[in-house]
Amino acid sequence: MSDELLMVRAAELYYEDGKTQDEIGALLRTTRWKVGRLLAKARDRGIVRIEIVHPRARRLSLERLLREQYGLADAIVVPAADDADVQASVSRAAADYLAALRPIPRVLGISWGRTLSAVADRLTPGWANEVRVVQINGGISLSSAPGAGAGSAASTAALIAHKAGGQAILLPSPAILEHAATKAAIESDRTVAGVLELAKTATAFLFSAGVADGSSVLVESGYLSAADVDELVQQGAVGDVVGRFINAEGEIVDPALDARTVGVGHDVLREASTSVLVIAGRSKHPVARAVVSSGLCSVIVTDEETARALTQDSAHGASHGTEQGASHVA
Amino acid sequence: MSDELLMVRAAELYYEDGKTQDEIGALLRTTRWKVGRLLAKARDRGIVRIEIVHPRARRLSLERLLREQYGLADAIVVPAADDADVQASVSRAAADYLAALRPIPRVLGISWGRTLSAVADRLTPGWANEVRVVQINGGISLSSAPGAGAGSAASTAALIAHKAGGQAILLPSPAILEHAATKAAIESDRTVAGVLELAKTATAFLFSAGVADGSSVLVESGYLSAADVDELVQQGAVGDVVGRFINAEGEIVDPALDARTVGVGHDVLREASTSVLVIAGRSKHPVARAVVSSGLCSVIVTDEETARALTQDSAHGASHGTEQGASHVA
DNA sequence: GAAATCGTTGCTCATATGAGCACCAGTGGC
DNA sequence: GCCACTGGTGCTCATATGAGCAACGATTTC
Repeated sequence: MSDELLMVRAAELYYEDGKTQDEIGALLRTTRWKVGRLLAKARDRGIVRIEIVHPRARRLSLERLLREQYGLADAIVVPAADDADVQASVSRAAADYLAALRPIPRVLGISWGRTLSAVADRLTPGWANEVRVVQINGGISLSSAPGAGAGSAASTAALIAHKAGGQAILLPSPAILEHAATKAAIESDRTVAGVLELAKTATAFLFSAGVADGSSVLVESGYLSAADVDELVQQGAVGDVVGRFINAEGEIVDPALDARTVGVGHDVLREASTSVLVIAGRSKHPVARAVVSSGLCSVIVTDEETARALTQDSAHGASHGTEQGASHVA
Repeated sequence: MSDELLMVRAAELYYEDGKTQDEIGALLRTTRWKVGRLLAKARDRGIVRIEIVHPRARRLSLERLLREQYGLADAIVVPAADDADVQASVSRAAADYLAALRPIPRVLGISWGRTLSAVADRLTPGWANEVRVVQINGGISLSSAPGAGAGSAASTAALIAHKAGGQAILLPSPAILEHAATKAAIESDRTVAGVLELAKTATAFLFSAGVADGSSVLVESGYLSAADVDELVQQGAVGDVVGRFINAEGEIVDPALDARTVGVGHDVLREASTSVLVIAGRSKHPVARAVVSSGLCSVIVTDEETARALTQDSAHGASHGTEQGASHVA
């Protein structure tokens, strides 16, 4: 009997029939040690597949790979849902993660957008006490577009703060201004400067990233035109983080535009000990890769498919050891 | 945390992360015993799914159920293949089973048809020594239809015998005759009678079953017209075994037709200690059920889907104990 | 209110299992 | 031919795990 077939028989008898390795050894005319090794080989060759089917399950092996490949402090990967509620699972996972985050942040910096709004919705009331939730990029002054509804910048921060019995500190400024001078002026204003100062002292950041295309909230909110975004893409933009557009290397694409953007800079996120990226969906794979490989986040919360894309693609700066993440079954 | 979620967490840490139950207990603030119970529950609730993916894998748990529900001596169930090669897997399994059959039959009775031909093809040369392979139902005289090719009745028996270095004994008679009198006459012929006598002494039988519709080999070979089959269906026929049509209860549908059919009767199969039914495909579920629940076979070789259909449907004579077939993982 | 019953919990103990190690057989270089 | 070497094999031993059991608490039943 071929070696592979032997593995199959052993696996059947062990996992399906509940026989002990010793019994299988007798049945297959070998020793129990050989059976043990056969089973081990069957497992990592993928002949035996062990899967945990549950919407709230996680993919610990992928998480480990992500941490190792990108030097992240933590990674949360939820299974790819059959339908399109990846967004829902991921934002719930992010809410769970935030609630379980220790030490509980006293000041939490957040961005805004569809994803953050979804996270806020799923947060358990009472997830923390006395947390000050600070907006880290502008976006409240322009009236929200019809589609945005209640999920706009201000209400996201307010909701998160409310559920923690804390206080929301909004950034009273547009996301992007028309002139760099105006931006400088508004940032020097006491109110805005104060908020930004506070934001920089945040003990944790929670943000998502946008795709550089017409679907961006920045376009939807009217800060940018579709043409603007097209040009950014020409320059290599893959998406935006807190309103600032980056290329695949995580670098600011258009310094001039960046100089008109209000909010904490990427350096703050890079230096923070806890900056959590929440990101889901196939369209966001390129941005996710840019963020994660340029060290913009220290924690990622994402879906299985994105995680696989990030780990399988070798086009990232493979500086960290890529140790075998062999899964093990007792 | 809900109980189910606790199971999920424990399963993740155990199966994905390779942690010990003790460690998980510490992590989840419980005892290792509770973790063990959580894992057990997760397994039989199907949250943890352990699957063996291999074309030659078997479904031991289903086999056990089949044996118990129908009082079979043995059952072989191969996984449902993604594509349409269920036929191929099942016939290979049947060939394997035949080769592994102990005691090695000295006289093997076989039927003929597409399935048996496929089994013969997959049999390993040298699977046995000195086996006499006897045809148990007629079918060599009419020239085979264009489609049947080399897989006709005679060549199947010859091939099986050849691969065992044995001898094929063909039944020199049509499958179905036009008049009962002719049938009686031919059966009393010394040659035919001798073969039938030998067939009755077979130590093992290997056969398949046909569906009662136009696709039947009996129609294809010209023994019956489509209209004949329609009428049989009217009378409750679900399919044929060795050329004899049965209803869902396994009873002969049309005694007059049966009296014109040459070959060993169903009583011989029922009384044989080893009569192996090889059957695959959704269209054959009804016949399979009829054969299996009426005791026409003592061993079944089939695909997962058919096995599930047989076990799940409660319309069979549930005389045998249906003990829990709980699968177990150490 | 008392009793009975059921499911849960933490335990003891026997056992199944994996890690680590010495050893052997085949294999290829010299 | 000789010798290092690799890959597999059977072993010992520490450990992880499940079966079984007694105690407990909750819920139902009278």
